[in-house]
Amino acid sequence: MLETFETVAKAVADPSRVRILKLLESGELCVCQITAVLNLAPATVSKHLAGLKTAGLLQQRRDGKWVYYRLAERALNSYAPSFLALVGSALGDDPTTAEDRRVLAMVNAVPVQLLCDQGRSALGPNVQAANATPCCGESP
Amino acid sequence: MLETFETVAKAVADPSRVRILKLLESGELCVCQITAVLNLAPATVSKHLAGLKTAGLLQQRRDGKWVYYRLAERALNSYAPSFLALVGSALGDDPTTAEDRRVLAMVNAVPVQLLCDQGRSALGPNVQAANATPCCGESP
DNA sequence: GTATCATTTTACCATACATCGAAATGACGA
DNA sequence: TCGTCATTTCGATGTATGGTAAAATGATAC
Repeated sequence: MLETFETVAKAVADPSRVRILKLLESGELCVCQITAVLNLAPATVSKHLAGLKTAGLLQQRRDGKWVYYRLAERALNSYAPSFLALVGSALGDDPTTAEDRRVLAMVNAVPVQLLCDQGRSALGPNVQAANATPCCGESP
Repeated sequence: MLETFETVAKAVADPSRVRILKLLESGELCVCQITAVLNLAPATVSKHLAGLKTAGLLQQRRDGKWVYYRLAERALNSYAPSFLALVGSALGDDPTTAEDRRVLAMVNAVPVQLLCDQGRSALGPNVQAANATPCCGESP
Protein backbone atom coordinates (compact mmCIF):
# COMPACT_ATOMS: atom_id res chain seq x y z
CA MET A 1 0.00 0.00 0.00
CA LEU A 2 2.34 2.70 1.24
CA GLU A 3 5.01 0.88 -0.70
CA THR A 4 3.02 1.04 -3.93
CA PHE A 5 2.25 4.68 -3.32
CA GLU A 6 5.95 5.31 -2.86
CA THR A 7 6.80 3.56 -6.12
CA VAL A 8 4.31 5.63 -8.09
CA ALA A 9 5.28 8.88 -6.40
CA LYS A 10 8.98 8.24 -6.98
CA ALA A 11 8.25 7.52 -10.63
CA VAL A 12 6.72 10.96 -10.94
CA ALA A 13 9.43 12.69 -8.89
CA ASP A 14 11.98 12.85 -11.69
CA PRO A 15 12.02 15.48 -14.45
CA SER A 16 12.90 13.07 -17.25
CA ARG A 17 10.07 10.74 -16.34
CA VAL A 18 7.58 13.58 -16.09
CA ARG A 19 8.67 14.77 -19.51
CA ILE A 20 8.00 11.28 -20.85
CA LEU A 21 4.51 11.26 -19.34
CA LYS A 22 3.74 14.67 -20.81
CA LEU A 23 5.00 13.53 -24.22
CA LEU A 24 2.77 10.49 -24.19
CA GLU A 25 -0.35 12.54 -23.52
CA SER A 26 -0.67 13.10 -27.25
CA GLY A 27 -0.46 9.39 -28.00
CA GLU A 28 1.90 6.45 -28.04
CA LEU A 29 5.53 6.82 -29.08
CA CYS A 30 8.31 4.36 -29.74
CA VAL A 31 11.47 4.39 -27.66
CA CYS A 32 13.66 6.03 -30.27
CA GLN A 33 11.15 8.88 -30.65
CA ILE A 34 11.16 9.53 -26.93
CA THR A 35 14.93 9.28 -26.91
CA ALA A 36 15.17 11.88 -29.66
CA VAL A 37 13.03 14.37 -27.78
CA LEU A 38 14.65 13.89 -24.38
CA ASN A 39 18.13 13.83 -25.87
CA LEU A 40 19.33 11.17 -23.45
CA ALA A 41 21.11 7.87 -23.95
CA PRO A 42 18.79 5.05 -25.08
CA ALA A 43 19.78 3.05 -22.02
CA THR A 44 18.66 5.86 -19.75
CA VAL A 45 15.32 6.26 -21.50
CA SER A 46 14.74 2.52 -21.44
CA LYS A 47 15.33 2.44 -17.71
CA HIS A 48 12.92 5.31 -17.13
CA LEU A 49 10.27 3.60 -19.23
CA ALA A 50 10.73 0.39 -17.28
CA GLY A 51 10.30 2.33 -14.04
CA LEU A 52 7.17 4.06 -15.23
CA LYS A 53 5.76 0.75 -16.37
CA THR A 54 6.54 -0.89 -13.03
CA ALA A 55 4.73 2.01 -11.37
CA GLY A 56 1.65 1.18 -13.45
CA LEU A 57 1.77 4.44 -15.35
CA LEU A 58 2.63 3.06 -18.78
CA GLN A 59 1.77 0.19 -21.07
CA GLN A 60 3.88 -1.37 -23.77
CA ARG A 61 3.25 -2.67 -27.25
CA ARG A 62 5.65 -4.26 -29.69
CA ASP A 63 5.40 -3.59 -33.43
CA GLY A 64 8.15 -5.29 -35.35
CA LYS A 65 11.49 -3.86 -34.33
CA TRP A 66 9.94 -1.04 -32.39
CA VAL A 67 8.43 -0.90 -28.94
CA TYR A 68 5.66 1.63 -28.36
CA TYR A 69 4.78 3.03 -24.96
CA ARG A 70 1.55 4.74 -23.99
CA LEU A 71 -0.11 6.05 -20.85
CA ALA A 72 -1.83 3.27 -18.92
CA GLU A 73 -5.51 3.28 -19.83
CA ARG A 74 -6.53 0.81 -17.14
CA ALA A 75 -5.88 1.14 -13.41
CA LEU A 76 -2.82 -1.03 -12.93
CA ASN A 77 -2.74 -0.17 -9.24
CA SER A 78 -4.64 1.97 -6.75
CA TYR A 79 -2.64 5.15 -7.21
CA ALA A 80 -1.50 5.28 -10.82
CA PRO A 81 -4.72 6.86 -12.15
CA SER A 82 -4.61 9.67 -9.57
CA PHE A 83 -1.01 10.47 -10.32
CA LEU A 84 -1.61 10.33 -14.07
CA ALA A 85 -4.51 12.73 -13.66
CA LEU A 86 -2.38 15.06 -11.56
CA VAL A 87 0.43 15.12 -14.10
CA GLY A 88 -2.11 15.50 -16.87
CA SER A 89 -3.55 18.65 -15.38
CA ALA A 90 -0.17 20.12 -14.44
CA LEU A 91 2.73 21.60 -16.35
CA GLY A 92 0.62 22.47 -19.37
CA ASP A 93 2.36 25.82 -19.54
CA ASP A 94 5.80 24.64 -18.46
CA PRO A 95 8.61 25.83 -20.78
CA THR A 96 10.25 22.42 -20.90
CA THR A 97 6.94 20.81 -21.76
CA ALA A 98 6.41 23.38 -24.52
CA GLU A 99 9.85 22.86 -25.97
CA ASP A 100 9.41 19.09 -25.83
CA ARG A 101 6.14 19.45 -27.71
CA ARG A 102 7.89 21.53 -30.33
CA VAL A 103 10.57 18.90 -30.83
CA LEU A 104 7.95 16.17 -30.80
CA ALA A 105 6.21 17.85 -33.71
CA MET A 106 9.41 17.62 -35.70
CA VAL A 107 9.89 14.03 -34.61
CA ASN A 108 6.41 13.17 -35.84
CA ALA A 109 7.23 14.73 -39.20
CA VAL A 110 9.96 12.17 -39.76
CA PRO A 111 9.52 8.43 -40.42
CA VAL A 112 10.40 6.31 -37.40
CA GLN A 113 12.74 4.37 -39.64
CA LEU A 114 14.86 7.43 -40.33
CA LEU A 115 14.73 8.66 -36.76
CA CYS A 116 16.03 5.44 -35.29
CA ASP A 117 18.84 5.45 -37.86
CA GLN A 118 20.05 8.97 -37.45
CA GLY A 119 18.75 10.08 -34.06
CA ARG A 120 18.39 13.78 -33.46
CA SER A 121 20.25 14.76 -36.60
CA ALA A 122 17.26 13.55 -38.60
CA LEU A 123 15.34 16.55 -37.29
CA GLY A 124 17.32 19.27 -39.03
CA PRO A 125 19.56 21.99 -37.68
CA ASN A 126 17.10 23.88 -35.43
CA VAL A 127 16.93 21.30 -32.65
CA GLN A 128 20.57 20.42 -32.16
CA ALA A 129 21.15 22.54 -29.10
CA ALA A 130 17.71 22.13 -27.60
CA ASN A 131 17.56 20.22 -24.32
CA ALA A 132 21.21 19.44 -24.72
CA THR A 133 23.34 19.12 -21.64
CA PRO A 134 25.17 22.43 -21.29
CA CYS A 135 28.75 21.76 -22.17
CA CYS A 136 30.47 24.42 -24.22
CA GLY A 137 28.61 27.68 -23.59
CA GLU A 138 27.40 29.56 -26.66
CA SER A 139 29.50 32.61 -27.46
CA PRO A 140 27.43 35.81 -28.06
CA MET B 1 7.85 25.03 -12.93
CA LEU B 2 9.09 21.53 -13.64
CA GLU B 3 11.58 22.15 -10.86
CA THR B 4 8.83 23.08 -8.41
CA PHE B 5 6.80 20.08 -9.48
CA GLU B 6 9.83 17.89 -8.84
CA THR B 7 10.32 19.35 -5.37
CA VAL B 8 6.72 18.67 -4.38
CA ALA B 9 6.68 15.21 -5.92
CA LYS B 10 9.93 14.26 -4.20
CA ALA B 11 8.50 15.48 -0.90
CA VAL B 12 5.63 13.05 -1.32
CA ALA B 13 7.79 10.19 -2.55
CA ASP B 14 9.07 9.16 0.85
CA PRO B 15 7.16 6.98 3.33
CA SER B 16 8.12 8.99 6.42
CA ARG B 17 6.96 12.23 4.84
CA VAL B 18 3.69 10.69 3.68
CA ARG B 19 3.11 9.41 7.20
CA ILE B 20 3.61 12.94 8.48
CA LEU B 21 1.10 14.32 5.99
CA LYS B 22 -1.45 11.69 6.95
CA LEU B 23 -0.91 12.43 10.64
CA LEU B 24 -1.51 16.13 10.13
CA GLU B 25 -4.85 15.52 8.43
CA SER B 26 -6.47 15.43 11.84
CA GLY B 27 -4.94 18.75 12.86
CA GLU B 28 -1.69 20.40 13.79
CA LEU B 29 0.95 18.63 15.84
CA CYS B 30 4.18 19.72 17.47
CA VAL B 31 7.48 18.22 16.44
CA CYS B 32 7.87 16.00 19.47
CA GLN B 33 4.42 14.52 18.91
CA ILE B 34 5.26 13.65 15.33
CA THR B 35 8.60 12.29 16.47
CA ALA B 36 6.88 10.05 19.01
CA VAL B 37 4.54 8.56 16.41
CA LEU B 38 7.14 8.04 13.69
CA ASN B 39 9.71 6.74 16.16
CA LEU B 40 12.58 8.47 14.39
CA ALA B 41 15.35 10.75 15.63
CA PRO B 42 14.21 14.36 16.16
CA ALA B 43 16.81 15.55 13.65
CA THR B 44 15.35 13.27 11.02
CA VAL B 45 11.81 14.46 11.62
CA SER B 46 12.92 18.07 11.61
CA LYS B 47 14.59 17.55 8.26
CA HIS B 48 11.48 15.97 6.80
CA LEU B 49 9.32 18.80 8.10
CA ALA B 50 11.66 21.35 6.58
CA GLY B 51 11.44 19.53 3.25
CA LEU B 52 7.66 19.40 3.34
CA LYS B 53 7.53 23.07 4.20
CA THR B 54 9.89 23.97 1.37
CA ALA B 55 7.61 22.00 -0.93
CA GLY B 56 4.72 24.20 0.17
CA LEU B 57 2.87 21.34 1.81
CA LEU B 58 3.14 22.49 5.41
CA GLN B 59 2.93 25.61 7.51
CA GLN B 60 4.59 26.33 10.80
CA ARG B 61 3.56 28.04 14.01
CA ARG B 62 5.54 28.64 17.16
CA ASP B 63 3.93 28.39 20.59
CA GLY B 64 6.42 28.91 23.37
CA LYS B 65 8.99 26.17 23.30
CA TRP B 66 7.07 24.13 20.82
CA VAL B 67 6.74 24.38 17.07
CA TYR B 68 3.48 23.20 15.54
CA TYR B 69 3.14 22.06 11.94
CA ARG B 70 -0.08 21.80 9.95
CA LEU B 71 -1.09 21.09 6.37
CA ALA B 72 -0.81 24.18 4.18
CA GLU B 73 -4.24 25.78 3.93
CA ARG B 74 -3.25 28.26 1.25
CA ALA B 75 -1.70 27.42 -2.12
CA LEU B 76 1.99 28.05 -1.50
CA ASN B 77 2.82 26.99 -5.04
CA SER B 78 1.02 25.66 -8.13
CA TYR B 79 1.25 22.00 -7.30
CA ALA B 80 1.07 21.66 -3.53
CA PRO B 81 -2.75 21.67 -3.35
CA SER B 82 -3.07 18.90 -5.94
CA PHE B 83 -0.56 16.72 -4.18
CA LEU B 84 -2.15 17.37 -0.81
CA ALA B 85 -5.53 16.40 -2.22
CA LEU B 86 -4.08 13.25 -3.72
CA VAL B 87 -2.45 12.17 -0.47
CA GLY B 88 -5.62 13.11 1.37
CA SER B 89 -7.74 10.76 -0.69
CA ALA B 90 -5.20 7.94 -0.67
CA LEU B 91 -3.92 5.50 1.94
CA GLY B 92 -7.01 5.85 4.12
CA ASP B 93 -6.97 2.09 4.59
CA ASP B 94 -3.22 1.63 4.69
CA PRO B 95 -2.02 -0.47 7.66
CA THR B 96 0.79 1.93 8.50
CA THR B 97 -1.61 4.85 8.43
CA ALA B 98 -3.96 2.96 10.74
CA GLU B 99 -1.22 2.08 13.20
CA ASP B 100 0.03 5.67 13.17
CA ARG B 101 -3.49 6.85 13.95
CA ARG B 102 -3.65 4.43 16.84
CA VAL B 103 -0.39 5.72 18.29
CA LEU B 104 -1.47 9.29 17.64
CA ALA B 105 -4.54 8.72 19.79
CA MET B 106 -2.28 7.72 22.66
CA VAL B 107 -0.03 10.69 21.99
CA ASN B 108 -3.00 13.01 22.17
CA ALA B 109 -3.96 11.52 25.52
CA VAL B 110 -0.70 12.72 27.04
CA PRO B 111 0.31 16.34 27.76
CA VAL B 112 2.87 17.65 25.28
CA GLN B 113 5.03 18.59 28.23
CA LEU B 114 5.33 14.98 29.34
CA LEU B 115 5.75 13.66 25.83
CA CYS B 116 8.68 15.94 25.03
CA ASP B 117 10.29 14.94 28.30
CA GLN B 118 9.96 11.20 28.06
CA GLY B 119 9.39 10.52 24.40
CA ARG B 120 7.70 7.26 23.49
CA SER B 121 7.94 5.81 26.97
CA ALA B 122 5.28 8.31 28.04
CA LEU B 123 2.77 6.32 26.02
CA GLY B 124 2.77 3.17 28.10
CA PRO B 125 3.95 -0.37 27.33
CA ASN B 126 1.72 -1.21 24.33
CA VAL B 127 3.49 1.00 21.82
CA GLN B 128 7.11 0.20 22.49
CA ALA B 129 7.64 -2.20 19.62
CA ALA B 130 5.32 -0.48 17.18
CA ASN B 131 6.99 1.05 14.15
CA ALA B 132 10.33 0.20 15.68
CA THR B 133 13.20 -0.74 13.46
CA PRO B 134 13.42 -4.55 13.60
CA CYS B 135 16.49 -5.37 15.59
CA CYS B 136 16.22 -8.32 17.95
CA GLY B 137 13.36 -10.54 16.73
CA GLU B 138 10.65 -11.37 19.25
CA SER B 139 10.95 -14.92 20.67
CA PRO B 140 7.63 -16.88 20.59
C1' DG C 1 21.82 36.99 32.87
C1' DT C 2 21.78 31.98 33.08
C1' DA C 3 20.11 27.39 32.84
C1' DT C 4 16.89 24.49 30.51
C1' DC C 5 14.84 22.35 26.87
C1' DA C 6 12.49 21.76 22.05
C1' DT C 7 13.98 22.29 17.69
C1' DT C 8 17.22 22.96 13.94
C1' DT C 9 21.70 22.77 11.78
C1' DT C 10 26.02 20.44 10.88
C1' DA C 11 28.99 16.58 9.81
C1' DC C 12 29.02 12.18 8.45
C1' DC C 13 27.73 7.45 6.80
C1' DA C 14 25.36 4.11 4.07
C1' DT C 15 22.34 3.49 0.50
C1' DA C 16 19.74 4.65 -3.61
C1' DC C 17 19.57 6.49 -8.06
C1' DA C 18 20.34 9.03 -12.73
C1' DT C 19 23.30 8.57 -16.26
C1' DC C 20 26.31 6.43 -19.50
C1' DG C 21 29.08 2.95 -22.56
C1' DA C 22 29.35 -1.70 -23.65
C1' DA C 23 27.49 -6.11 -23.98
C1' DA C 24 23.26 -9.03 -24.39
C1' DT C 25 18.63 -9.81 -26.24
C1' DG C 26 15.35 -10.61 -29.60
C1' DA C 27 12.75 -9.58 -33.82
C1' DC C 28 13.16 -8.97 -38.70
C1' DG C 29 14.93 -9.62 -43.50
C1' DA C 30 17.98 -11.75 -46.64
C1' DT D 1 20.90 -19.53 -40.66
C1' DC D 2 22.99 -15.16 -40.17
C1' DG D 3 23.52 -10.28 -39.95
C1' DT D 4 21.19 -6.01 -38.70
C1' DC D 5 19.17 -3.03 -35.71
C1' DA D 6 15.97 -1.29 -31.78
C1' DT D 7 15.74 -2.10 -27.22
C1' DT D 8 17.15 -3.86 -22.79
C1' DT D 9 20.43 -5.38 -19.34
C1' DC D 10 24.96 -5.04 -17.10
C1' DG D 11 28.68 -2.65 -14.86
C1' DA D 12 30.52 1.45 -13.33
C1' DT D 13 30.46 6.27 -11.60
C1' DG D 14 29.17 10.50 -9.55
C1' DT D 15 25.56 12.64 -7.01
C1' DA D 16 21.53 12.91 -4.06
C1' DT D 17 19.15 11.40 -0.01
C1' DG D 18 17.53 9.21 4.56
C1' DG D 19 19.24 8.41 8.76
C1' DT D 20 21.93 9.55 13.05
C1' DA D 21 24.80 11.86 16.81
C1' DA D 22 26.56 15.99 18.33
C1' DA D 23 26.70 20.89 18.30
C1' DA D 24 24.15 25.26 17.57
C1' DT D 25 19.93 27.97 18.04
C1' DG D 26 16.42 30.32 20.30
C1' DA D 27 12.66 30.77 23.42
C1' DT D 28 11.20 30.17 28.29
C1' DA D 29 11.68 30.27 33.30
C1' DC D 30 14.13 31.27 37.14
